[in-house]
Amino acid sequence: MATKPVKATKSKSETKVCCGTARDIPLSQRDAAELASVFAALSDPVRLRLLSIISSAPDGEVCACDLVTPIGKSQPTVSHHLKILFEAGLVEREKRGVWVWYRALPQRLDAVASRLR
Amino acid sequence: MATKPVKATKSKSETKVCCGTARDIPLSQRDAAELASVFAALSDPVRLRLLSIISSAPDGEVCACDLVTPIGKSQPTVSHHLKILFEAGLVEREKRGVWVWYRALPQRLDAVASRLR
DNA sequence: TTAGCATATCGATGTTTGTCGATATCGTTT
DNA sequence: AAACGATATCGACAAACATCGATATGCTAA
Repeated sequence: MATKPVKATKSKSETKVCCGTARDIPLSQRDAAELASVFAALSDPVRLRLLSIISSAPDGEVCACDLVTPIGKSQPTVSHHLKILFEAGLVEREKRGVWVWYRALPQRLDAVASRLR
Repeated sequence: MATKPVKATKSKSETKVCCGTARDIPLSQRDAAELASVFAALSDPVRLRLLSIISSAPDGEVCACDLVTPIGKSQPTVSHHLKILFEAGLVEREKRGVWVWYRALPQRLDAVASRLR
């Protein structure tokens, strides 16, 4: 254990503190686990590309059938990654006929981003 | 392949577009891989708690020796996670004597958060 | 009802990752 | 110099994960 030398330091109370965030107070184990699971969903290049393709779609939605080719992985693999994005609350899906349409849920990204502040 | 039915939709051009982000244009494979590696560093509960402890330290820095007990993992494990945070650019470290002091690099988190917009 | 296609699930496989004990490295202190 | 303490690295192991072929499910069209 280190005995920290006393040091002239700007008090944190000079800064306006509004709400508790990960930068002000340590995360509980529960919160950390929850946040980590969202980051895990974002920690794969294939999923990030899927998410960005869906997010940037002119109509706000993309058919799963149009995702396999640009991603360049097998259909089961793409399906697997879409499921992970879905379960992380990052996209929603709607089945219409044989096709499944995916839409991004930007609020979820906003919520995650705000937890980093 | 789905033939998308024509649909009345708000044109994206109505919305003010400033800079390219993951929500406007699909990520390149390179960008996706780079982003994913940062999220991978954030995708573990132990690392999130380490980062939040360091970020919320009153003096802005924490001795590695004071991280092992609150995390509740072995010293090699904590050291391993700190290394990953360091290599992801999320913390910096300074050796002073026998001790190593860690500081958070919030700009990095800001940069990551902005890529999600 | 049968054929065909889109999607999801299953099972297998190779790779990555978290964890820890043992040990090496490097300051400090006596 | 020798002993001690803080930290990093190593080696091993189990669990989690990405990937794909095969297959199941479910809708549509002929």
